[in-house]
Amino acid sequence: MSKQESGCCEPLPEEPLAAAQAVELSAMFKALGDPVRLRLLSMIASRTEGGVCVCELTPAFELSQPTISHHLKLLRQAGLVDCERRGTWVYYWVRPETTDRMAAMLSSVSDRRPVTA
Amino acid sequence: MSKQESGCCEPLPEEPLAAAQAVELSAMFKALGDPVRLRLLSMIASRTEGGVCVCELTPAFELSQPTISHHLKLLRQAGLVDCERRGTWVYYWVRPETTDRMAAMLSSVSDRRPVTA
DNA sequence: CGTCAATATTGAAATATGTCGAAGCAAGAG
DNA sequence: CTCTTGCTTCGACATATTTCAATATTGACG
Repeated sequence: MSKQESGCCEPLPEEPLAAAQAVELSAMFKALGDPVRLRLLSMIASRTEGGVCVCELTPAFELSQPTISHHLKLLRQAGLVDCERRGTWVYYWVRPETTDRMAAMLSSVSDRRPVTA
Repeated sequence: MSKQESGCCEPLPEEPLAAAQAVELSAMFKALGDPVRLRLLSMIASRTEGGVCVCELTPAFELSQPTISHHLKLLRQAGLVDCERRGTWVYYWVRPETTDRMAAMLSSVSDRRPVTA
């Protein structure tokens, strides 16, 4: 009958994630919340130099080309990729700062395992 | 003018992420694609033992109780948390297997290495 | 049993998302 | 300048998501 038996509603040990930060971070997670975009990111990440051309990405899906373009735009708006035009083609590459930030958030959740502190 | 200058549409170095895996993983990312759910996960993760009571989570938001309950259900369906009833209250805790898997996927993108998740 | 307190589920409304076809734009070739 | 090619933007539509009020469920306590 020490501290915890009185019931619930004790204060949480630390302030976890500010609302403003949650909005920012959740936008990144939302961008990967679609199988097409997750595969696009993976494909873009698989080339280490020079970026990946849109014309390599589109035929991997049974979707119209405007749809792929739309998904690429969402990935770009979320800060996950960037792109550049080279002649006729447009090349995309990953921005690791963003994926790193997401991974850091997930690690901070995973690290608090039971009976570890 | 060596190998890469000929244009685009060369095959990607390796098959990055299978479509079926992308569906599975993207469901987890989608679950965190909402600021309320991201904060819920963070709050649940902040207690290392015994889980966090719903009655501690609900008043942190300016949302109705059914809405919080709905978000918790989505987190559970995505495999990110699990819960248990203890008397009148329901306690939630994080399932690190899931967050670990998401972090692994992100690391493979940051590192620009093949995906093994 | 009946009542109360804590969560969950249901049903409905407003809004957001995924998708396509059509049209627009930029750059290279004729 | 005109035509073609690669990609993006626009407009529209079907579906999914977020949210709440109302209702149901579960367990504790007389």
